[in-house]
Amino acid sequence: MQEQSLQTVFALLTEWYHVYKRDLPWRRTKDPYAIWVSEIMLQQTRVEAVKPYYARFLEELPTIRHLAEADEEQILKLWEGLGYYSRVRNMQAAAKQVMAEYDGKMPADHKALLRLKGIGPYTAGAVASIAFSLPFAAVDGNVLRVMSRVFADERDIMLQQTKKAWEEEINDALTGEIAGDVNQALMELGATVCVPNGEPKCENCPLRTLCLAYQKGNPMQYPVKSEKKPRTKEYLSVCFMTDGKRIALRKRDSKGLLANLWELPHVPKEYALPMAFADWGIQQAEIKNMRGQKHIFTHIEWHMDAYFINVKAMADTPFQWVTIEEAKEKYALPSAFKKIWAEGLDMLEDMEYEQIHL
DNA sequence: AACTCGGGGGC
DNA sequence: GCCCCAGAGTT
Repeated sequence: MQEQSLQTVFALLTEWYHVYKRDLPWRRTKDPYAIWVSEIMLQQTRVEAVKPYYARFLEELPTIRHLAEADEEQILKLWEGLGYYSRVRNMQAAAKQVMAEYDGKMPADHKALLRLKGIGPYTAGAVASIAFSLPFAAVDGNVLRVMSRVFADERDIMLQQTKKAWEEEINDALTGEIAGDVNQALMELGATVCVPNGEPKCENCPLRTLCLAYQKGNPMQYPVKSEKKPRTKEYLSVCFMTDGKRIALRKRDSKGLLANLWELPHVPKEYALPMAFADWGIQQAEIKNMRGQKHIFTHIEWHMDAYFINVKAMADTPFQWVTIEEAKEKYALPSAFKKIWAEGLDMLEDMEYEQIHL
């Protein structure tokens, strides 16, 4: 791409952006911390999903110091349901870094930002350009899609060399003051006009006249992406286990999927339930069937059988027995278990009702 | 370079 | 179903 045409793209884009940009919460602040929080939340996550989390998070942890000093249980609870939980654990690690190395203030320095946990090329560019008006690219999926279409570029955007090439290209063309708006304009266009699924709205696009994919009449052919591998299936027997008042939760391992979150006890489906009970110290229990559930992760599918377990007698168990109120306040439960959780609460309520009217 | 790591909305 | 989303860390 010639330098010249990229400058033209930026000019058309920022002009359009000033008129059509959405009023988003994180566009109302200049606080680098708030902008940082928004960028972490927005990684691989849609704007509408982020909004309620963003407001609640900043309300409870309004400064970098609050984040650095918070309990991990609290930050995971604030992230509950948003996914990619290592984002918030890395952000807290970075907040501690900022407290120790930068006196609690986000460094206005691209290289320093890149050294913080959880801040990669995209987020470093976004914070540097939006919060500090520094001339750095912020290349995300939107930018890659827009660029691929405008220049009818056939390179596979799944390859990191393609992303890196665009970063360098855009970096070279950016100047200080406008970088934040250019980056946001590229993303805004990608999110609202040059959309990822379905027909792009080329009739509303400020780049229509110079877009090569539009000229060729095949914008949907871009960007070129290599295929991803299929998901593996896992089959589980999940237990909503109660003693009548409290419910058994189990803390997940500190590494891997859903690290450090809480879960309903479960075993692989081929593992017999009485065997699991023996392992767990459950000596006497009443078992009712619940609805099975399926949950899809990026690379795994969980096919879950579910059981309501009314425990009558038990020894020591490896579980945390919590009340419903405690669970709601303090324990981050992944979305994978939410339907079984809700049905379990209903059955628990019915059970209490029957006891009273016996 | 390939894998891992969530969840949900749109079609 | 399948797409992919304001990506980063690990191997």
